[in-house]
Formats: sequence, C-alpha cells, structure tokens
Amino acid sequence: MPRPADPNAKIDLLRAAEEVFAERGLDNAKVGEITERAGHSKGSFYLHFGSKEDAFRQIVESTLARLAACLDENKIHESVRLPPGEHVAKWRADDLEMFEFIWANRRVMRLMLEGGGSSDFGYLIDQFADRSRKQAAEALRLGVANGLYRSDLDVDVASMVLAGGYDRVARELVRAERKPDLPKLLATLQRVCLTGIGSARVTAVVDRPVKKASARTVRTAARIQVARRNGAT
Amino acid sequence: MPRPADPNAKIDLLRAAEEVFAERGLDNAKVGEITERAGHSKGSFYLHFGSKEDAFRQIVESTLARLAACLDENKIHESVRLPPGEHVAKWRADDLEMFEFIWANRRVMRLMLEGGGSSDFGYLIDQFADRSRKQAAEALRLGVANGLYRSDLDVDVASMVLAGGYDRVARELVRAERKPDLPKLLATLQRVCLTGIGSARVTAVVDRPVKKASARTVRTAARIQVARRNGAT
Amino acid sequence: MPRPADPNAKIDLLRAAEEVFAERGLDNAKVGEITERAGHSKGSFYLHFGSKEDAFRQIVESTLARLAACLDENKIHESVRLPPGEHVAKWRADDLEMFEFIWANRRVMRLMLEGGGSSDFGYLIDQFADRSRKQAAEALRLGVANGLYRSDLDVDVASMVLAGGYDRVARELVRAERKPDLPKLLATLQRVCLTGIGSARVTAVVDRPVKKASARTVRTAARIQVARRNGAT
Amino acid sequence: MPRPADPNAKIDLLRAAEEVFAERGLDNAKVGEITERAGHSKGSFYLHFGSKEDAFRQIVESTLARLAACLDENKIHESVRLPPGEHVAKWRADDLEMFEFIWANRRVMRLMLEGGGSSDFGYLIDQFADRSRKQAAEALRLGVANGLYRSDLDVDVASMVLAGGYDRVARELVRAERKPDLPKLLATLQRVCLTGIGSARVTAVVDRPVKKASARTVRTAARIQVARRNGAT
DNA sequence: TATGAATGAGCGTTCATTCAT
DNA sequence: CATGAATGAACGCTCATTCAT
Repeated sequence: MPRPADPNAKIDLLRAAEEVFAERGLDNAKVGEITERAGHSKGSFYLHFGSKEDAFRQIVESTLARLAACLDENKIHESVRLPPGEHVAKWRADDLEMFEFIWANRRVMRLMLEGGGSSDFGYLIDQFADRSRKQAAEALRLGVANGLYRSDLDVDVASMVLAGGYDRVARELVRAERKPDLPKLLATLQRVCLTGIGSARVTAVVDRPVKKASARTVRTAARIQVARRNGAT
Repeated sequence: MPRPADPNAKIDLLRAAEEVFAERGLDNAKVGEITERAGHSKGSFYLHFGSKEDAFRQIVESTLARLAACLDENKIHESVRLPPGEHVAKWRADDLEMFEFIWANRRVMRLMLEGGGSSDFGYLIDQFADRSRKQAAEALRLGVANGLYRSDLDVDVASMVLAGGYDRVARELVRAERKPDLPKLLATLQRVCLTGIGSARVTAVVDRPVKKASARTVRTAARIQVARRNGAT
Repeated sequence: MPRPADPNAKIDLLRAAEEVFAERGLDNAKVGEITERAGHSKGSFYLHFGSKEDAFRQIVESTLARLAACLDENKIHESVRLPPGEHVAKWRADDLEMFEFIWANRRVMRLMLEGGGSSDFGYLIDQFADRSRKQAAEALRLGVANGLYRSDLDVDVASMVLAGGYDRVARELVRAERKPDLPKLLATLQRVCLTGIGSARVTAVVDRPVKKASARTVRTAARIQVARRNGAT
Repeated sequence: MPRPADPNAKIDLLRAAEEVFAERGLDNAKVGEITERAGHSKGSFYLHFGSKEDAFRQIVESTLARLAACLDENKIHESVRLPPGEHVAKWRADDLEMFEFIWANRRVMRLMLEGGGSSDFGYLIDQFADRSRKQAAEALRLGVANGLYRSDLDVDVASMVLAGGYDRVARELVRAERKPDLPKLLATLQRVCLTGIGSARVTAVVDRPVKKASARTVRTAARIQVARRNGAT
C-alpha cells in the first residue's frame, strides 16, 4: 500500500534506525527491520541514506556534534576566570546541561559508548574520548594556572581520571531505568573530583609530587613480570 | 596410532582469531581469514570451536577470568587493614599487577573494552564494568571504616569515579604503542585519586557534604530542559 | 508502484523444483540448480519458500491434497448403494479420474511413491498409504454389508491386496513412457480384483474361510525358522 | 584407544551402518555416526568400504540377493506341476519362507521398500519390483497353462495386482511392531488372490473377458479430462 | 592393520542494494 | 518521490575422505 509523499519519512527512518541500532548494533541491524518499524519502504531508506552505515554515521555524528557543544572550549576559558565559588557553580551547571543531553539521548549515547556494535565505528568513540580528555586537560591546565587546581597536579593523568570518571557516570546513566537526581549526582561527582578520596591520614602519605617509584614497588613489579613470563597462557 | 594432534593447532587458531577479532570485531571477522592466518584449514577451526562465537567467547572469557583474579576481594580485605603507608604501597603493587596483565593482553583487552564489535557480547563488558565498580565500592566502604578514606565520602559516586578513572587509563594503555612507565603512572593515578584535583582555595568551597542542589543550579537545569523541549530532535 | 511481482516466478520455481527433486531427490537437489533452471535468482527462491524443504513440502502436500479428493469417503458411500452393474461402472469411473490425475502429475507422484529421496518425508508417503488402505477397508466393509463382496472376505487382508494392487499399478504408470489405455487397464484391474486369479479347480481348494494353518504348513514354517536360526545373518 | 586386530570389524560396521541407514536414509546418515556406533574408527570404515555409498550397496545388494532366492524360478516350475491341493500348499510354504526372511531382515527391507532415502538407489528397488512382477507373470502364465488359474486371466494386469498385493503386505510387515501370525496371514492372502473379492452378484457382472471399455465409461472419462483441463492447478 | 586429526570442496541461506513501475 | 520484488555476492558450517603415524 503506497502512502502519500511523507515529509516525515527521514525522521521516521532515523528514529527507527536509532531504535534498531541500539537494540542490535550496526552489524546485526537489518535495513528491513528499520524500514518496517518506520512504516516506510526499503527503497525510501536508500532515498535518504546512501547505505546502512551512512544512516548510522548520520545518527552518531549528529548526536556527537550536539554533544560536543557541551564541551566547548569557550566555556572553559570563561569558567576558569571566575572566582572559586562561581567557577564551581558554573562547572556544575555545564555538567548538568551535558548530562541532561545524555539522558535525553541515552539510547544513542549508549550505542556509542558501547562501541556501536561494529569495529568500523570505533574511531567515532575514540575520537570523542580523546576530545573529552583533551578538554579536561586544557581545563585543568588553565585551572592550575589560575590557582583553582592543585599546583602539583599531573595534568595528563588527572585528565584521564576526570574524563574516565565522567565517562563512567555517563555509562551508568545511559543504562539507568529511571532518571536519577542529576544536580545532586553531579555535585557529588564534582566534590569527589575536587577533593579526592583519601582521609588526611592517607593523603599525608602521598601528598607530594611523585618523583619516582619506590624501590619496594619496583621490586614487586619485577616479581610480577617474572611470574607472568613463566606462567601466562 | 593416528596422526598425532597438532599441539599448536588450537593455539595458532586462538592467536589468529584474537588478531582478526581485534581488527574487525566479531561480526566482521571471517572464519576463513582466521584459518588462513593460522595456517590451518577451515575444518580444523570447527574441530576446536563449536562456532565463531564460541571461539570469541573462549578468548574473551579466559582473559576475563584471569583478569578477575587481579580484582580479588581478599586482597582488598587484606589491604585496608594495613597502616596507611603500607596500604598505599600494596594498592600500587596490586594495580601494577593488573596493568601489567592488561598490557600483556592489550589486544584482547582492547577488543573487550571496545565492545567486541558485537552487541551480543556487550553483557561481558557490562559484567566486568559492574564488577570493577562493586569492588571499588567495597574497597571504599572498608577504607572509610578503617579511616583510610574521607569519612564524608559518597561511596557510590566515588566508586564510579574510581572505576571510571582506572577504566580510562586502561583504555589508553591498550591503545598505546609503547609501554609507558607503569609504576610511575600508577603512583600518579593513585595520588590523584586520593587527593583530588582541587587546590585549597577551591576545595574549601565544596568540602562539605552536599545536602541538596542550590537554587541557582535548579534554575539552570530548568532552563536547559525547557530549551530541549523546544529544540531537540 | 514497485516493480510488479513476476506472476510466473513461483510457478517457474515450483516447476523447476519438481524437476530437480524428481531427478535427484530432496537431499541431493541443489537450490542453485533449481533457480538456474527456473531462470530466477537464488534470492528469489527464498522469497517464495522458507527453505528447500518447504518447497518440497509445498509440492508434495498440494499434490497429495488434490489426490486425496479422489479417495473421497462420500464417493464410497454413494457407490456401494448402487446396484451391482452401476456400482462397477462407478468404481471404474472413479478409478479413471484418479489415474488420470496420477498420469497428469506422474513426476511428483513418482517422487512421492519412491520416498522423495529423503527419509524425513517418509511420513508423507506412509500417511498416504495408510489412508488408501483404510479407504479400501471401509469400501470393502460396506460392500460386504451390501452384498456386493464375498461375505467370507477378510477385510483387513483384502484391503491390503487391493491397496497394494492399485499402488503397484500406479507405480508402473508413473514410470511409463507412453500413456497406456487407462479405461481398459482399469477395467481389467477391477475384474482381477473382483474375481481373483484362481480357476474353479483351484478355488475349490481354498474357497472357505481359513480357520487355522494346516499341520503341514506349520511344519514347513518350523523348518524354515530352524534353518534361519542356523544360517541367516 | 586402539584395539587389537578385530576380525569382526566389518560385521560391526555393517550392522551399525544398517542401523543408521535405516534411521536416517543414505544421504542423512553420517559415516561418523556409523563408526561410533560400531565402536570402530573412521579409518576402519574406509578399509572395508570404498565409500558410504559402497557400504549401502553392499547391505542392500546382499539382502536383495538372499531375498531373490525366495523368488526362484525353479520353485515356480515345480509348483505349477503339482495337483491343486499341493500347489496351494507349496505356494503357502514358499510364501512363508519369504516372509520369514522379510521379518528377520525387516530393517533393511524397510529401508529398501521406502527408497533408501536416496534417489541414487531407486534402481535397486525398481529392479526388485520388476523382478517380482516378472516372476508373478511367469507363474501365472504357467498356472494358466496348467489349468490352475483362470483361463481368461490378463496375466499382465494380474501380475501387477499380485506383486502389488504381496508388496503391500511386506510393507506393513516391515513396519509392524510385533510379529503377526504369518501362516494365517499368508493363507488368507492366498485365498483373496485366488478368489477375488466379489460376491457372485457382482462377479457375474464382470466375469467375462473385457473387450473394450463401455461407451458409458468412455464418456465419463472424457468428462473428467475436460474438467481437469479447466480446473487443475 | 588401525587410528582419528586434518582437510577443503560444497551448499543453504541471508540481506544490502537496485530499479522497473 | 515511493515502492517492494528481485538480485547475487558472501559466509558459516558440514562431513566424506585422506594419510601420517
């Protein structure tokens, strides 16, 4: 049964594609299932997309682009110039915006965070991960320079922890069944990132720039490597 | 006596399979390519594995099992009972063992961390992520009880940051071309986790349990949601 | 409007499938050969049939269903109520209809009578054989009650002979190169069935219900069994 | 685990092959299953048989050869020279011998009667059917000449009925779960063949040589053919 | 002779993409 | 623009047969 010209065709198809990609991953998604759910014909799919991969790319890239706006360099430059109290509040507001977006688009975000079900698009995910880390690094660098962050901070490693921590929160969020209290969650997240986990007793032990590994650690590591050489499968 | 079983057959096949799965992902890996690279026949593959998926599962599960040994609960219980200095050293030694393993098995680890190229095995990755987070939470809980970690720590959120931070470091590691100085890297990582990123100026602002979101944050969030309702696709 | 469905596609495929199944049997028939002979693509085959077995089933079952109409119970009930002369004529007309059908569909009929070339479909053939025998038994029972057939008839055995005799005629027919004179053949067949093969001299010997095996026969049988015990594999 | 030289190897393999062929048909039987059930190696199978088909042929042909002995021409020549009473008794004894053999070898017999599960061996079955019919024809011819059978018998058709009737009884026998009372069954079978099924009322109608089809029958047949041309699928 | 691991040709089926209407 | 029947390359898996021991 043909239907009249449908200006919503592409939207229907994108929505259905998103659904199917999310459920099955790129490789196991069938064009036929997408068009069936969209209520359009297979031919219509190829009127709007060059290929199945193209549809996937359009979905992922548009989401990625919109998400990237939340990780804007300008915001960072602005933010680090603020006095501590406002900096912290701005940070939280920016995070909230980003996580609201992630929640709203959790299906696609989850698809992306879990690799898209195809190794061919790993680059997209990597790209985003690299970007978020670089932004974190830049923010830390500026923050250190502005006295917001610890002057002895190893920016490379800290940016990994920061990006990774946020990444993990995002991964949990996209899999959540009910929307959590985001402002509260993000405030706590921020606080953990800023203050770390150690009590005074412990931070005293580590709270100085690490020059090099202690002799003891090096010996332990050596033992482990020897063990592995002998026994690993 | 029949021709004796080629003792290398399965190993060759596993190695080749690992290679091909890593390059193409499960779905796009071709059994023919695996056997060709392994230098064995197609039939031989099915002498050792029930199916392509079975080979994938064997590779991933055995790696996962060996990795799980590095995330042992006993270690945690031991570790938190030590005095701060030793606790910190033990932590680093355990981390080193784990990351040495990850480096040694970086090809499979990368495959797993990037979703295996198939949505059917997402559960494996999820499972591991859940596990690592639960272990982190348990460690934090005990550490707080023992006075090692801040008494006002939100264990749920902090465990996400911790697991996420380590996760990210692992992701960078499996993609690294040259082996980094792991002891140094892990010491820095540990230090960041323990002390956080904030300078005294900033931590002062946030260094108290968060009761609820500030009025300002709530207003910001509301604005965002309205914006999304109007414009998001 | 899409390209309209090729109305001949399924018919072409069925014809070709029938041909190939008849030549090679189900198991040795190759889908590729069927589609090649049909002048359609391999994909087209799966547009019309769920599997090779499904195509086989469709061919066999539709023929079987149409054939079953020739073995209708109603016809039997009608027929046995007629006076002898008309009964005999009706019988011949019904047989003619059935054997005309068998001739017209001799390729499929032969396929079926010879087991379809696959043990998985033996049940179809058995089913038909059972049915034809049951119909014969019913017809005989009614005929005996109506005085058309011998009152001392052993219906069970006679129905086997009847069904078997017709079965064999059908088997010869489906392998015949030229169409025989069916009305004549069937008239003769009917006559043999009705009057038997024995001359008066011989029928006198056997023309009474058999009570039990004679002593001589039993002794013979015993000898045979002993012989078998000693020598048969 | 190798076993000592086993002179029973071929017998074990034949028995297992018979079993598997009977269960699955030639095409679906797997050499691996045969050797497993036989308790021998795959290699051993090919030491005794050139191929799977060869094993099948050996099984079928040896059974067929032994069965053929039961359909011996000499017996026929002997039998028809006997006076009626003895002729009938001899017939029954010969039948009994044959059906005892069929019962004893019912698994292979069933395999053969049902087409062996492969069209490639249809010729064996056809061959046997032709042979049994020819023997029947020869017996009838001689019997007519000797006044044992009706002088107006159409030997060609009657031999089909005879061979078909016996064939059907054999088909039922090979599928029977318990051994029937063969002497009684065969006596009844013989009686039906000799005397036919018709009562005097009916045989009177047909008991004369058929010259040609009646005008009425021909018209009926014509009607049917017209109908088929118009309506057949 | 006996073994059973190894082989690889072969086939059923899927599904992204095309194109006549 | 829209349709969906048609296409055919591609791939997982099977299993009869071989042969080093």
